[in-house]
Amino acid sequence: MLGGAASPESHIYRRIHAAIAGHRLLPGARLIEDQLGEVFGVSRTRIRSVLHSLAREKVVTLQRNRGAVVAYPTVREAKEVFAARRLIEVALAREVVRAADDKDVKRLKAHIKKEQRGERSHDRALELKASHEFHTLLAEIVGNRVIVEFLRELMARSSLITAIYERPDVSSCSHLAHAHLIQYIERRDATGLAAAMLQHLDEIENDLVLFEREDSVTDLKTVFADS
Amino acid sequence: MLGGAASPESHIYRRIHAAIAGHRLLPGARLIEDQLGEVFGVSRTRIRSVLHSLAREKVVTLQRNRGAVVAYPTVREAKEVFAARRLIEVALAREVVRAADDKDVKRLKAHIKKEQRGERSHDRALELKASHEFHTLLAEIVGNRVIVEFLRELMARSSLITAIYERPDVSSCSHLAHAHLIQYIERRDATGLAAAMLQHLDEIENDLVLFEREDSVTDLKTVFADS
DNA sequence: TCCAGGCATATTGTGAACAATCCGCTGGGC
DNA sequence: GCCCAGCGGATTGTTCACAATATGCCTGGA
Repeated sequence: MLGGAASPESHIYRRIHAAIAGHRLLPGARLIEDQLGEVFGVSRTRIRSVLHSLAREKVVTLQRNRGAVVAYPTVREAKEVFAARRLIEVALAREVVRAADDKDVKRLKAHIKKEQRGERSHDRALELKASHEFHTLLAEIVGNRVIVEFLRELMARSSLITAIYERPDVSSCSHLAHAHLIQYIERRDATGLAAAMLQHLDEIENDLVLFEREDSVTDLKTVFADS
Repeated sequence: MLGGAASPESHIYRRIHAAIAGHRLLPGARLIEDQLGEVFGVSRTRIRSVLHSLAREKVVTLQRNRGAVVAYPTVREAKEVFAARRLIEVALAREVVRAADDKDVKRLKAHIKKEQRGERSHDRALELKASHEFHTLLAEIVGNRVIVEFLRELMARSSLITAIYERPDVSSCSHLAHAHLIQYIERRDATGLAAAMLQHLDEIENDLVLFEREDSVTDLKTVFADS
């Protein structure tokens, strides 16, 4: 986000962002300025600024005169986010193979260990965080900060999506899939990694229940557009 | 961006964004809250909000207690933006061929005409706008709003980059390149379009002078990091 | 003439007060 | 018993005043 790490704004931003990404604040949860201001010991002005930042990343939704809520992505939006991830991450995969050196592979393997610890501890928030970090880590290996930012945003939105649409029974151990991906990097098999990444993303999406239920208030307009 | 089209914020946002994208406000130009507030007849609060939005998209830069300036992308950032464009737009090209119907092709051809008019009128701002719109139009054909947003952001940043680094002598007629791209869509040649898109983006980048000059204030820290 | 230090001005940062708005609730009418 | 209008609390929207900060100017001394 903006500014230096020292500003209180970015601290509050990170706290709220982490709470949402870690499913401690679920989609639809109201974010009341006064309450948050009290929690962080600042006035509403700061909180407003943070909420606007989060809104620009589609992590929260602002409704005029109705305040902020944790964003509740629609089914369509969820599909678009995953389509975007496929587009970007599959293309990125080829560049990862080109860019990764031994040190990067080591770092990725260390990260897998972190994911395993997260899973063993049954701390869902930690598990999610580690799993998502793996994907942004790949972007960081390529060294393109623009892509890193895009992916960070996509992962946050993915977190909201899984919070809503995750099938209750499945619990895919992402670290296994991730370990599998690393093998392609070690073998310098760009095409293989791209294919494996595509499959990995498809599996994640298939573990969701993306049926067209209702889609919040916005759709009222389109529903009654003809009448 | 956020909110409905009716809010005065989004109107101001669009005006400032257009001024920057159209090179009427050049990189480095100061954006003083009071002055903008007077121009648009609103108080500083609204302007602040808009400037923060623009900052998040890296179109303006906020410096603490120093205000906002139109962003001045570094050479490195410029290269990263173009690398991101290559990654996304080349991958997008394949999907465009899948998604485009006759109506889309017609719309693209109509747009080319608009680009030609822009060029003939020697209105640089209009020319730029039309040229950039072509690229976002491709994203719109695929129908993924996430990608459309990413591309819109990348095009705005590209506009800043050309404002700074454009080679003075060249004036590549982008509508010719764009007309060339359309042919691949008509032939349903996804691989051909992807290759042509890659070449097109390389040409654009090659018309820039991306040498490592100085890189603004931020680098002072790294420059004197050893002393 | 040159430089350091302090002062003035311009601009942003912050908070608090007031206005506008929304939503649930209540009470009267039927 | 049901429904609707209108009231009241809660929350956000907006403005304004003041504090904090940065920069350029200006003065005084060597």
